[in-house]
Amino acid sequence: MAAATSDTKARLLAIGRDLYLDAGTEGFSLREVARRAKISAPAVYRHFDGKEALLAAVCNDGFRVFSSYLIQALEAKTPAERLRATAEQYLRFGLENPRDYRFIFMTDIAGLDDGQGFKQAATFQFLVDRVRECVDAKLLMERDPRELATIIWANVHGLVSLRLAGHLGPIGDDDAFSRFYVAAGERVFAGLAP
Amino acid sequence: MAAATSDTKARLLAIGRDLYLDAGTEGFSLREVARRAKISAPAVYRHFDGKEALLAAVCNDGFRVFSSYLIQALEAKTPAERLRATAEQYLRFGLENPRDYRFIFMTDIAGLDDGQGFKQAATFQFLVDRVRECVDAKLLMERDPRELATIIWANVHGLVSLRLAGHLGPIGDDDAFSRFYVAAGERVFAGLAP
DNA sequence: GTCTATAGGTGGATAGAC
DNA sequence: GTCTATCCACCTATAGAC
Repeated sequence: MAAATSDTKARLLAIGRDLYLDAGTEGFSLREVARRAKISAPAVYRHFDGKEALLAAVCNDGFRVFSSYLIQALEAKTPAERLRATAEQYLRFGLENPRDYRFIFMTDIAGLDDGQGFKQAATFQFLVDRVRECVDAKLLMERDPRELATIIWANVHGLVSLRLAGHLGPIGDDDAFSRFYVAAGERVFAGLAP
Repeated sequence: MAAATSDTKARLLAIGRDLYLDAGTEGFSLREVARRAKISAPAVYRHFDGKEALLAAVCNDGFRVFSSYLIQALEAKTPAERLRATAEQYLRFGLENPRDYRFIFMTDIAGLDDGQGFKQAATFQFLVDRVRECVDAKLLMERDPRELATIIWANVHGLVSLRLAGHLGPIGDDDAFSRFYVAAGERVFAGLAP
């Protein structure tokens, strides 16, 4: 009972997350979080050191969710399928969590002192590992897997971020976009074949 | 003499642009523009309807500058060279005007009522035209030039935006990045060959 | 066209009572 | 842990004098 009674901290985190998803970095305010949580603004300071700390904590959630998408790609059976699944999970995350995506990949990471850099590196490493598997299986050209991974990442991120920024309007709905995304991935893959 | 005397409007625009480049959308304030211009805040209202109008005017400049980069790609002599030059100019613009780039391509366009959509479409059309030339010259596969252009755009935008967001740290300085950018472009081009 | 004065709003953060 | 009261900073925008 002791734990469940006063987990205001977790509640604030969830509410902060919603607010961040609603209003973005700009509209995020400690006072509004307090308002939605129906506590006073100063009370928040009992749980977080201030606005910055609260926002940083909220952002960690975004990375956690992203990782949960990626990790599912490991269920595929072959290197090629795992790479393909990774790309698909990346797309799914972007379409289903556009605001999180924006924050993680379309915001200048330098501003935050948090361990974001480390986490970003970890997710990139995941892609590098999938690429390396394919190189070892002679499915991709012999080249530094980090370079190949960067090219693939640029392609998938380019498509997703242009889509989210509204620059790919003519392509239509999410389904049409997904099909195009897969086709584009195959073209890039072809350009990187041995 | 009449025109040069009181072109405070143009001055405000230039100062607003600097502030926007310094502080981004978030830190942009009408008062700060007035302060830098050494006039009072209300005086700004003589020249612009308010903060929104001033910001919108400032943003138009970004598009104008971007166009001035692209247009230089037309000086190349062959379709292949023009396409390559377009990609290079795109990179140059991104590296030399990172904040403008962020605003134009990494911000959700839907928020602004301005004619941004039209201008964005025009710049995309420029790339489509360069791609079409290459398709006609049998340098790229027979396919809707808009689709090919989207894949190319995703690649160049993906690389530039990841770079600007600080996600490509290990690649090093601008020169190393530029070389990688060119190499990646060649790989994608290869994947789209006839 | 520019000013001062002012109204009315947002926000972050602290002090001290309970 | 939470509250109220408070301070201070910043902002947009308007009114009216010069």
